[in-house]
Parts: sequence; C-alpha cells; structure tokens
Amino acid sequence: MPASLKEVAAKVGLSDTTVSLVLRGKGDHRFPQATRERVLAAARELDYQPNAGARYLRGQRTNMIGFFTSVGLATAHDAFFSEIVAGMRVACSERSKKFVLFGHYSQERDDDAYADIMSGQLDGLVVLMQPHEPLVKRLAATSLPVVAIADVIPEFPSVVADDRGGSRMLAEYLAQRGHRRVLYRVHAENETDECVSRVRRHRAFREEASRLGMSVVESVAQYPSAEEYYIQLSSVEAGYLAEPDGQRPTAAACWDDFAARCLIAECRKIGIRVPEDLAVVGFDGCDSRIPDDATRLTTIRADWSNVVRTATELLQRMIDGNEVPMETIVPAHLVAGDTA
Amino acid sequence: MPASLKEVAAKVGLSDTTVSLVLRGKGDHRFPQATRERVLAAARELDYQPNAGARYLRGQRTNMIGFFTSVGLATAHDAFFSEIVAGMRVACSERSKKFVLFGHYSQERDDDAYADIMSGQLDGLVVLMQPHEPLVKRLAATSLPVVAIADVIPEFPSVVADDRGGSRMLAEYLAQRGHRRVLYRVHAENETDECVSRVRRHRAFREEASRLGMSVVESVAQYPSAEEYYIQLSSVEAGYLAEPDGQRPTAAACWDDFAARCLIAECRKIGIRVPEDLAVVGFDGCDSRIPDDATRLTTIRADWSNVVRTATELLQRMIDGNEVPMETIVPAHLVAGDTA
DNA sequence: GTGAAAGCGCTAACAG
DNA sequence: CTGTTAGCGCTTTCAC
Repeated sequence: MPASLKEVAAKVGLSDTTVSLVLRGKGDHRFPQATRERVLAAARELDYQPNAGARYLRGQRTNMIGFFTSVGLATAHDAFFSEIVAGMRVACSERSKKFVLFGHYSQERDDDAYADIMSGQLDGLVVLMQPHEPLVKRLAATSLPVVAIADVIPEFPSVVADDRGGSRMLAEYLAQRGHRRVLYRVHAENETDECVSRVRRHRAFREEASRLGMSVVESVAQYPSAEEYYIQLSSVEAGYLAEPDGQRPTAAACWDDFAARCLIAECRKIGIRVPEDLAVVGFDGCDSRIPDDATRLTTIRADWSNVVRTATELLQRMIDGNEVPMETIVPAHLVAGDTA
Repeated sequence: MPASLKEVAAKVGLSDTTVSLVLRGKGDHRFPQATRERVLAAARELDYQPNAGARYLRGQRTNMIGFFTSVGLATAHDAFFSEIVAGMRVACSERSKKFVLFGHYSQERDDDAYADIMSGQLDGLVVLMQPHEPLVKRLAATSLPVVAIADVIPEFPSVVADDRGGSRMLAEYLAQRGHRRVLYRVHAENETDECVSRVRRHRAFREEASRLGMSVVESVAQYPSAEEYYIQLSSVEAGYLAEPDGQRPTAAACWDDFAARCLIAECRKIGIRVPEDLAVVGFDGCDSRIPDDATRLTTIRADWSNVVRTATELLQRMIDGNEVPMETIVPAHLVAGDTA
C-alpha cells in the first residue's frame, strides 16, 4: 500500500490540507517556497501517489473512460478490433484518461456488463453495439455520457465512417471501369435498420449502382462458426459465377474487407481469376498493412483511429456538460488495389 | 449519479448496514425473507449499483487488473498485440475483473505511466516490457503484484512462450529437409540479455543448427520507421542471396512472422522463389488467420492467449498472497505451411 | 434481527 | 499562511 496524504503530512509536520493543496499546485501563491519544497521532498521520498478512488469519491471525476463492445471474440483477431482498441488507447492517453476495456460478456450476462460499467467509475463510455441490443436502453436511462461508434445508435451521439459515401465511390469506380452487372455480398445477419453501418453500405451501393446503370444481384456472406474464421462460397454465389458471359457478374462488392478476402480466395480455388474474370472490392481498409505477397485489395479506407479520436472528443464535451451533434460522419476514401 | 446505499436504505426504512449486508448476500440467515425481498426490490427499483471506488476505499480490493506495455504503437496493428489484448480481456472477464489498458506513453513520460499505474486502483498488473527499462525497477520497489509476459523480467514472475524449444523445432525441421546453409534474420535492436525472447530464439536456433551440422549466417531486420511498416532487404542479405549455388543459404529463419512475411515479399520482388530457391520460416503464429490467397507461413505457433491466461492466473495467486514460480514456459508448436 | 459509529484517503468550506 | 471540520459511499465491529 502506497503512502497516504496523511503520512506525508505527518512526515513534514503539516496538515493534510496544506499537503493536498501544495501537491496539486493549488496553493502556489499562498505558501512560501520553503514549505512547498519540504512537502514535495517528503512526497517524493515516500513515493506518494494520490489514491484515485478516494479522490473520485470526493470530486466526482474518475478520469476513466470505458470502451464496451458486444461483438464476439472471433473477430477479436482482426485488424478492425485492433485499430479501434489501439485508437482508444491513444485517444485516452492524449487526454490523460485511463482506459477501461469491457466486453466479452455472453448475451445472457447483460447484467454483469451493466453492473461493471455502472459501478460508478467511469466518466464516460464509448460503445460499439447494435442499436437494438437491450443494454442500449439501460445505458440510455442512465446519466452516464455515452458515444457510439461505427454503427449509429439513436439514443447516443454517434460517430461513424462515411458508409454511404464510400459505397457510392465504389459503385462509381466499378461503373467507370465498364462493369454492368455486379454481385453484392451482404452480411449474414439480416438487418433493415438504417442505423447499421452495413445496411447503409448495402443500400447506398445498390442505389448508386442503379443510378449508374449497373444491375445488382445479392448474396449472403455466411460465417460458418466462431472457430472456422472463414466464409465459404454460397451455392447462390456459385450459381451466379457459373452463368455465361453477358449474364455473369463481372464485379463483386463485399460489405467488408474480410468477406472480400474470402471471396477472392474462393474464386482462385475454382479457377476464377481476380480481377480478370471478376473484379472484387471490399470496405474497411483495415488490413492494408498486411506485409506480404497478398493481393492489395481495392477498398474503402475508413479511418477508424480518427473515428475513435472524434468519439473521445465528443465524450469529453458531454462530460463537461456541453451539447454535441447526434451524428458525426468521418470521411473515408477509396484505395485502389489489385483486385478491381 | 446512481443511487447510493443510503438512498436504498431510506426507501425501505432500514439502515445502510442491513441493506449492505442483504445486497451482498451476507445476512442470508440473519434477516427474514420479507426484509430481504423488500431490500432487493428497492435496490432494483432505484437501479442501485455499488460504487466501486468507495468499496475499494474500505476493502482494499478494486477487482481491476491492468496491462501495461511500452512497445510503440506502430505494432499496434499487428496480430500479436491484438491477441494479447483480446486474451487479457477474456482472462479478466473470466475472473470478473475489470481490465485497464495502459501504454503509449513516450519514453520521457515514465512518470505519467507510473503515476497512472500506481494511483491505487489496481489489484495487479501484467506487463510486456524489456527487462532493462527504468520503469521496471520502480514497479519492483512497490508492493503491487506484477507478472511479465513474452520477455522474462527477473524482478517479476514471468510467463513466456517456449522460444528455445520453438527455435530448436525450426532448426530440426530445416535440417531434416536437407538444408545446410541458413540465414537468420535477427531483430534490429541489438540485445544480449537472455531474458529477451528474441535473444532466446536466436541463440537456440544457432546452437541447434550447429549441432545439426548447418552453418548459420546472420542479418539484421531493420524497421525503417514507425510509418513505413515494412522491412526492406538489407544489402547484407542481398549479398548472401546473390552468392552462387553451394554457398548461398537455402533457408532463412526470421525472429518473427512479420520479418518473415516481409522477407518473402522482398524475395518475390527480385525473382527469388519461396520455397524453391529459399525456404522461409517465421516465429509467432499470430497471423495464421489471414483469410486470403496469401502464402501460409511455416512458423512456430506461440499460444499467446494461453500465455496471458496463465499470467492472469499467477497474478491472482500473488494477489491472494501465494507464492508463484518465477518463470513459466508455455508450449509452442510448429505449423508447417507453404514457405519451407 | 437491526442499527450506530468509525474510518478508508481525499478535498472543500471556513476559520483563524 | 495554515489547520479544523465535514463528508463522498461503503464495510465492519460492536452494541442493542
């Protein structure tokens, strides 16, 4: 157990008040140089570190920011998760906040998650959740400042990547390169909520593609299990790709990079050349740093570290009692690779 | 601000003591069913959540575990970091601990890191650091339970992957496949401390290779900058690879997977086929899940999630005041891929 | 069966 | 310039 304020005070023969004031630089003008130095010296000698718990009890600020996500751990390996967490860490560090990482509670244990989050230790929370999760309502009923990222949650100010703009860029890119029939690979979970990032990507792509005179067929990217971290080719997709020239899609857009990567691998297996036979584009840009002979994916780079930095900034403003916009869209840009 | 114990007590017209006892299930035999139910109901209604700070102040347990690493953020993208963090998260969750993620302090700001860590909130800390960093001594002078991972730190109980065993397996694997001359790609930072994982890998490989009659030449994998996340071919390496058959190394072992991936990419660029002209092996196994047409690297899979789980377990034992072994080695195994 | 009182380490209001 | 007092929310000892 580290030294307490009282011990430091005892050592220099002053009261806790004085020591507290001096140590926080609050009494810089009230106390003589000599006193301040004695206090500082004693604190250093005893390796005094203020007890954050006690300080909070008094002051109502913990300087802790939390991040909660309900997404499973299967995806914890991927670059997206890594970018988000690393970004949060940096953003917190820049603001001298401690960073508490929540998550990995099974669905039934919403209570545990809620209890952990609410046990009075956080100044604010950044969440990555689906808008319909029950926990959302519970958190919203609270006075805890919360900011959502990646998917919009109507209850909270949300910071998202430019999903619609990105999709439009992709559609335009493909149209410009002469594609007329394109396959769109959607996420396995059906979802119709415009809040959700993948829905925005999907709809915006479909609309822009139509506008540009491309026809769009759709398929579902089915994640088989948490262990087998890979998406097979569906029979629907196999069907489309087996159609004769003139009917076969010449391009495929995928809701995220991972689905795109898997599609490319599956194509190669069955002798479909990418991009010659099928152009493939993704969405994310997270894995652009994979350092090897892998094909460079044509994709939208969403700047996740910027998303979390912005989210943290908004959170701070909320903590300070200020108004913030309910939806903030962080620009994304197209990265032309080898696959389309 | 959530409801306090006192408010719950006021609501049911009982004392805080009673409420506290009931809510923690401590008075299950002393209080009648009716009382307990009234308390529970009131707590639920007010959405009472115990204040962890206050509880700690009294009880000296925060149920928070920290993770600190001093490694830069350039590598934050990589699978290693991601596995460690996700593993810590799961391990903490399993033990109902909160997980605080430290790191990203510039070297000069050791004080900030130390202050953050020591502000009296952690039950224990897992660190990923180099043994000679100044912060090590400061933490060691403390009564805070600390466990090191990946690299051994003599001051703390350490949990590491089987670096030596892994390297021996790789040497044996290459020898069995007929290689006689092999290049070992070491990490840029020179280091001689046997505590350090990459030193163990290097030495064990060199020794086992010699024992098996292979000759070993060495080169340095120079990371050019934090931004350019890639390792070029050095002139030394280019020289080795340009030597005539019979002198040229036929295999390259790299201190980690990343260095191996980059080497492979560089080889392809200059027309050296992998594995035909040069067999390449790595060490880590973190990126085995990259889902695309990328070459599957032959490497040692170090089970990092197991490492962190073990570390967390030891930490708990230390927190509970028990003795723990100073060095724990978690088994690793060879994964045969396409590159050797 | 239940409650009063003390104290964890800190800060803020108010005296001197 | 410095100290006293009170209290943040909780648990624990002891008394009723």
